[in-house]
Amino acid sequence: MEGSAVTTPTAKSTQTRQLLLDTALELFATKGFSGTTMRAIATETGLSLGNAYYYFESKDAIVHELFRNLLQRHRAAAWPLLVPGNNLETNLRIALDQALEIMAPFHEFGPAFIRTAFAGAHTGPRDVHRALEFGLWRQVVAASRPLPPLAIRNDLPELLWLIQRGIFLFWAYDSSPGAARSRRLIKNVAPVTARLVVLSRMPVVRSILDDVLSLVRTAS
Amino acid sequence: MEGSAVTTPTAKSTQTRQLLLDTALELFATKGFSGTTMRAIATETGLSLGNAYYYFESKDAIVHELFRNLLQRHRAAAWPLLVPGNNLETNLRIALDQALEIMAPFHEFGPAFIRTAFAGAHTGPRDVHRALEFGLWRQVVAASRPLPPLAIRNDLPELLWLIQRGIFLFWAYDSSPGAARSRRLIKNVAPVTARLVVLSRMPVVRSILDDVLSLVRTAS
DNA sequence: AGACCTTTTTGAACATGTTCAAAATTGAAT
DNA sequence: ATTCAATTTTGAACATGTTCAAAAAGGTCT
Repeated sequence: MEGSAVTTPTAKSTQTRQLLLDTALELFATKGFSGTTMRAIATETGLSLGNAYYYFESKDAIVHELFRNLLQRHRAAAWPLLVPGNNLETNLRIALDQALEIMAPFHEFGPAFIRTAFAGAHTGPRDVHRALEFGLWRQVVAASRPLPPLAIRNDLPELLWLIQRGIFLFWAYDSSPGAARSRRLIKNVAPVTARLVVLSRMPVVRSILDDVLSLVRTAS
Repeated sequence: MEGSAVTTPTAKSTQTRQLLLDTALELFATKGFSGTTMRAIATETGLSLGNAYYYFESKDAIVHELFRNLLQRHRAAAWPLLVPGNNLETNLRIALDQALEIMAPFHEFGPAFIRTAFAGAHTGPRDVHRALEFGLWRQVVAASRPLPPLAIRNDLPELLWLIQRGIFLFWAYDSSPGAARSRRLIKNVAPVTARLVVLSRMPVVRSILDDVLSLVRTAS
């Protein structure tokens, strides 16, 4: 078994798995989610249907990989655009817009992504996953001038991550043409967030943010 | 056609539809989501499979009805418990706890509920749907003493509704035994929210809440 | 009653995700 | 080289959501 943790670490079947994955992502990109059948993936790779299931326990599992792939692409696309000197609003806007840009061709996958992103069962070391998701938001903060108030600087990435989750959820079920509503939401979220960050210098606001963050951590 | 708006309003097929729905909900409650097959629903009702599809365009459509049913049950269960004189925290806690109580047997439906609750395509008049979802939260506010600050009294129901959506989403993907994590979250959310409401008297806090609310309305 | 249209019902098919026992292959140990 | 166990691959089946053309039932008008 491939998925089990105790059997074999890996053989040269890693290649087969990768091949399968590549054609799957290719098909997903060209034919969409429902347009891509497990049979098509297997056939296109030159394998039998059952064999595909030897490497991936379900179609959703492949979608999960696509999702992780997109997360990485998002990170790679947004990072270089976060030039230091931008204010937080600008950088936040850039990061969020890039997410939409990367995800756009896969809007049909929205609900499946939600399933895969929200369902527990984190594969692999939790820290790696965390770092992959948080890193970009840390960079958004770090590249912004003026730097956010000390009071919130450390927690801000987590807050931004939370905000982007909300937007992502909204996008996933946004049926407006071209995800126009999601784009509008982002346009409004960025300045509001920036303002909130400024206000975080005030003890009341800071205490509220503390409450919210500890709630989020309850749910981590 | 039944679903189309222009053909016939209704015939005495309403009865068949209701019969179908009743056995469906019954089966859902006893056999769960994946354990209930469209064939079973049809057979149990004494109809053919194809006929079930004459009345419901998909299995999800039936789940949608179950969801609306549960919303009503929640409302009916929570409303009488909201005795005036409770403070907001208590009433909020009651309403949220009841939601979990009602939904608990259908935890397996979580993702399907999300699909149905978040996907657009609101059937029927939008206001009715709105009222059904907002009413309870209006009552939570109205039954609480002291009454929340005027500054927020009108908007609070919408805020509470938003909070419960968040919790609901969390619950839907909460795989902890007995949804313990969701319960803990609720236990913490109630006091935090109450505190936030008190603080809403301060202009800074109020302005932040305004921002958040207008964001939500962007996304309505 | 007969003709005609609409609504309802059926039965059979289809598509696709998923499972599984058995065959083929591989790789090491003797 | 032979044997043996683990890994990989196959092919065929299954389950279930969904579709659809055609039959049956109802209702209305003449």
